[in-house]
Amino acid sequence: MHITGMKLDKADMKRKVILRAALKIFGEKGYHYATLSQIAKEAGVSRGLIHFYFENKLDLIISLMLIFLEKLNSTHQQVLTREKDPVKKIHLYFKVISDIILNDDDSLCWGNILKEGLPKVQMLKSEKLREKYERIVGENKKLVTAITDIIKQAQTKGVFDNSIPPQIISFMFGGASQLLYYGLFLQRTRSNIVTSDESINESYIKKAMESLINKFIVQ
Amino acid sequence: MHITGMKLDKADMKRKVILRAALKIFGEKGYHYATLSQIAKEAGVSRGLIHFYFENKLDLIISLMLIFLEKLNSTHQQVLTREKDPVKKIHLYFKVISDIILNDDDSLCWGNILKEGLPKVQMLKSEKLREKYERIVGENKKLVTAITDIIKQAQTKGVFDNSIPPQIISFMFGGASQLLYYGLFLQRTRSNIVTSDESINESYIKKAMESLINKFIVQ
Amino acid sequence: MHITGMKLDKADMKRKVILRAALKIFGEKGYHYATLSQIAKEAGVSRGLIHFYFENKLDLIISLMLIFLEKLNSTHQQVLTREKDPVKKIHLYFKVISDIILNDDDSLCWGNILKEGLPKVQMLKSEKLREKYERIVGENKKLVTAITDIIKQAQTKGVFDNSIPPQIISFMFGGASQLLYYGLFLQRTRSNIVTSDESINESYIKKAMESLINKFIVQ
Amino acid sequence: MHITGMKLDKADMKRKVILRAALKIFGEKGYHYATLSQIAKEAGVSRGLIHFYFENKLDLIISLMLIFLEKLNSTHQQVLTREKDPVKKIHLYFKVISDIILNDDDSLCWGNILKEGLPKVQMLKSEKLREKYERIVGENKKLVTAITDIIKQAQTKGVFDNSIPPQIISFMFGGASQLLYYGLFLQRTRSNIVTSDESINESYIKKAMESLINKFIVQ
DNA sequence: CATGAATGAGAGTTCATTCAT
DNA sequence: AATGAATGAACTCTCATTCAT
Repeated sequence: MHITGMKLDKADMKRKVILRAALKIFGEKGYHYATLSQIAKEAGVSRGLIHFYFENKLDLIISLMLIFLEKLNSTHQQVLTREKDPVKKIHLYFKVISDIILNDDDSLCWGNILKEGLPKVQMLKSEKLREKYERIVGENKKLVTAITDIIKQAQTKGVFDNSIPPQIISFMFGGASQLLYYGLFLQRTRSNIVTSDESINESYIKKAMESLINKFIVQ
Repeated sequence: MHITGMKLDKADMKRKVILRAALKIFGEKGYHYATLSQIAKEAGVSRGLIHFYFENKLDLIISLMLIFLEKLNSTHQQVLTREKDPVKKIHLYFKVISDIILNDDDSLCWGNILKEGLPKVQMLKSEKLREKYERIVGENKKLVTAITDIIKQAQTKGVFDNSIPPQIISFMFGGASQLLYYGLFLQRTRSNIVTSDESINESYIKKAMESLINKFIVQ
Repeated sequence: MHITGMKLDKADMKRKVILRAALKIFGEKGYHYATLSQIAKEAGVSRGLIHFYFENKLDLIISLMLIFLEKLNSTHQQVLTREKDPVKKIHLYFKVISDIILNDDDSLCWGNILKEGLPKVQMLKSEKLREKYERIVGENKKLVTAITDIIKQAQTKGVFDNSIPPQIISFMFGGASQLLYYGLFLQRTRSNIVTSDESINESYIKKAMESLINKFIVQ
Repeated sequence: MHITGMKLDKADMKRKVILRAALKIFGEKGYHYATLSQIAKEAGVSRGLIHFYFENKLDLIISLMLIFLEKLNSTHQQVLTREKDPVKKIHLYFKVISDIILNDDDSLCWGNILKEGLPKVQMLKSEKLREKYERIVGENKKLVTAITDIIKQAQTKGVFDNSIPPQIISFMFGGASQLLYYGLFLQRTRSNIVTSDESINESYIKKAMESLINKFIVQ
């Protein structure tokens, strides 16, 4: 996934370079162990320039989250409107996420960005970042609502287990996929304490998520 | 869950007081935003005393993890050996976790401790913390292996879906429960961006996990 | 002696200002009683800037030592190659040291820097300071070897007492001059316990060192 | 040299044990890098007990200095009064020092104690240590005066070089012996940057000091 | 646009010292 | 006489952030 797919003037290019560097460093070291110096070095720019394009360190991860969430939601919107069957929609919803997250190695970082970034959203005090805050909250709500609504539809149609509230189901699906991607990330990046004999891999994850969803289908 | 259930002399009491304060502050603010000053204040002791009982800040979260993991594994061992049916064992495994995590309000912090602490385990360099490192890795492996093995048993017996590798299933179950508890935690502590109309609650979570597991049963 | 006699751009100027402040504070209070705050205040800069130019506190005294030793050795090299008579060389060797140490009031601090700094050299662990470590060891060896070699020459030529190993002689000469300069330093800076009626002064010191050396001449 | 040769009750024994531990640790690590914990451990007592017998950390090194200086002066007094020839007296003066300092391995630490301790004497503020302060200053003055006076005598008698003030000569002799003992200390304790091919040893040092003194004799 | 020197608040940590037992 | 838990002042060092150039 590209950080931006829009037309880029030179300034936007620099912004993009910094964001990609931030994605990598945040992903590798985690938000707090990542320093702006490292990001600047990775991006090949000076520390000062980061603050020209971004309010502060928080703004960097917030901006990354926003890019990811907007990309996700817009893709969802495009894809999901073309499909009418609610169960197929559920499959599509997670397939879109898979496709984006498993795209390339760096992309696995996106999961971490979200995991680390979300709890930080409420720290946004600066007036200037208020707008981004609103957008993130909105996008996140959109993402959660989307899947919850589809599940609700499927339940209403009688084709999906309706003994569990749709939001709970969406949390289960979300949690399952999150940990699978995180396991894959750890396996790829760090010699890890979670390792095991049978390693997790992409095709297993996709297949597993499909199986999981299918189990909620009611014949 | 109590931080220690052993007989306590006065020195152990203070250790416990500090650990409980650390659990709360780490849980509320996250490891990096928590300061030793805050923990000392919460515990009602001086900053220096923390370093009398603990090597450093990392030692605090590491010690908390160890307590949690050891409690979890020892309870699992007690409970699981009494049950022979593998499917019931799987249910028991997650019930034990539920019971411990949902015990009291502070207990919800445990999930966060683990989430934040595990990636830090590999940072342990100090010779003095090496031993704790080994124990954590061991306990974690034990925890993961336990559920994976039970699932494998159930699959071998032909009573559990064997189209998915047992480790992948354990990751799905683990991820699902993790996110549910985290959602509950956020709901209780912070005015949150993940909130929604239908709130998550304890009984829903337990019921949901049971349903989830049952869906993998093969008749 | 100036801390650097090279052409200075603005950045080097600040480095020099900090080093001069460090020289003064270290000299006055000793390494351990000197704080970075005091040095920063003396230099008129912030505490942080010291760490911009120097790795850490140790790097400050190490850098000072290096400047002093390099200055000493380079001056020795210039001066000593022009003189062929070994006895005159010995005189010159100590005259160079005198000239540098007695140059101005602050210069007396150099003796202290060396006295305190040398035992700290072996503490250098940081990879970044490794290079400085090598250079210091090299310069120090050069300094000691230089005088030992000249004495050896003089002994071989039969003009200098050869009943004592050259290194022992160089230690005696070195020790004698060290204590004389240290006495002068104490006299000038601190109300002292070593003071006496007859005070030490510069001309006495130079004359004394010359006499001392001459006593080892064999006619 | 024993820290005290007096009759010892049990309390004095503990004091002695602590002082000997302090001597070793101060000698090995230097005053600032030595911690009271290490000294307590070496002495086999608790940290608290050190403060029962000694005012504070400074008191420890001060007490060691006092023991050393008193021992030195009393031995000097005994030995020097028996000798009438001033030149022989000068030899005796340094022989006494040699005998005490080279006595055993730990004894080499005494030199360091003095080197580190003397600049600290003037820090003595506490009323309780005032008396020790006066005694140290007195003993130190006695030590310096003793040799200066003997040299003066020798000069007056016309048997010793009188072109240099006696105090300067005493500084030269003192400095020379100090550096020789320090070189020996470094050689024995630390892998050092001052090392050289020909190692310093005790008999060389004694012989060298004798030669040095003899060179000032006027026939 | 871009730099990097400069700032300073705040963190973790050490350790001499005190004091109840 | 002896302990060691408890304190807190003071230190070094990090690093996001600012700003003159």
